[in-house]
Amino acid sequence: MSERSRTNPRKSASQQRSRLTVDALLEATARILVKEGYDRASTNKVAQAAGVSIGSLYQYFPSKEALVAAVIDRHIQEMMELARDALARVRECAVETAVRELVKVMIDAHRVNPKLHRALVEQVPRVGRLENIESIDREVSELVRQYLEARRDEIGVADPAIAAFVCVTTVEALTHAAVVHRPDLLAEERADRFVDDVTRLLVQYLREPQPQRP
Amino acid sequence: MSERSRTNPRKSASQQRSRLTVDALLEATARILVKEGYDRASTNKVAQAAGVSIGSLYQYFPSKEALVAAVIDRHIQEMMELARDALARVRECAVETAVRELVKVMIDAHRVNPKLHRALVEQVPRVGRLENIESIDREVSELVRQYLEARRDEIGVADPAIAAFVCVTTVEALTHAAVVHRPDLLAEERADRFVDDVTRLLVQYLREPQPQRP
DNA sequence: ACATTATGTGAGCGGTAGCTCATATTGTGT
DNA sequence: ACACAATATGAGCTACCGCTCACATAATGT
Repeated sequence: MSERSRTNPRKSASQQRSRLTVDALLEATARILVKEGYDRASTNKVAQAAGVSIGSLYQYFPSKEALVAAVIDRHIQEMMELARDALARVRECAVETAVRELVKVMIDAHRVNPKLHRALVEQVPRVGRLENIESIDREVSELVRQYLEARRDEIGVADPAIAAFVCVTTVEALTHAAVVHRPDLLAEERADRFVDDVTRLLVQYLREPQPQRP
Repeated sequence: MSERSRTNPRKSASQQRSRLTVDALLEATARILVKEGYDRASTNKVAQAAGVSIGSLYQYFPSKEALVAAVIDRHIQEMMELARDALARVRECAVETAVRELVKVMIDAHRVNPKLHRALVEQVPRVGRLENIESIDREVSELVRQYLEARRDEIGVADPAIAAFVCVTTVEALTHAAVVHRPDLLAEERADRFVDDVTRLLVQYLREPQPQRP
């Protein structure tokens, strides 16, 4: 076993209990960010809330920033998974179907952990390693651009890059604002209308540009 | 003069030099927020940069939060002035003219002090008195809703409140993102196309809903 | 069973943050 | 000229922050 163990990476970089420690720390960080905000989320408090010593915290995270960055990464992963899946699913669909599906998915993505999402967006300063919250947009923009380019005949916008930017920024802003600030718009009965509106907004934009009237 | 001075508010709540002190503090705070971020903007540093003693700072602002809130208020006032003026100006205009004008104005508003705007949005935690950055949207939404309601015959959306929310959120997000993250889209020659795109996006949305094709 | 490594502990260090207060300086009305 | 209010000063207090380190305990390989 000696030779194989040297060539192969170790089965797990850590024993099980260390994974538990890390998990507890991430959960506690998220909880405290939501409940108390970034400023008041001291490392000592996080460690205590996680039921872990402050020393252990610094064994896995070299700084407070790294700790919060890990929480952000994890949260982004969860949201991106939904988005990536959806984008793959609609690659062959017509524009309207695709847009509607993506709008729905983005709403769901913002509902994965809306309180944490809000805390991350509103509390955590976008500096250094912490500016990744916006990296979603960049990756999604690229995927959407590819989709639009493949369907160039079906859409009427001159520059797919601008169109992708417009679509992604708009959907992100509307779904975020709706989930965070206007949950009433997403209540059972009204939700469909909201999705319809956003879908129409984008589909009409993507179709032929309406000729200027004299 | 004794009687009049008791009934009327004092001509100025402060002597001139105190106004200068307050101004210096606000300017310094803005400068440091931009250059160093919220975390590193300590009250001592702000006072020093303003050329004012720390004691004076606390004579006018009871806390760091209040100081930053004052900077936010002042910045919002500057942006809102543009927006309010524009809304008043286009109240009687047709939808397309109005939307185009408002898009332009929102770009200008974000250009009033883009670095400060970015710092306020990205660095300052939205807690307590500090959550006012978003109050712009609320006031503007209401004004837009009124406009849309007055032109109900010209537009095809069922719920003016939803439409106002969609329009305001979209314009704010697109202009903000463009100014802050994609200044290339606003370069001399391309800017018009961007304005056209955003205008078209909204105007088509506001017009008659396109009947579903079978 | 034992040596070795992985993991966990928490008292406490250096530093800085926000903020106070006793005192000094400047402006104002008479 | 003088009294009194308005304004300005900055040394220094408390509190907590992020973080380290010398040591203890648990798991692993042989």
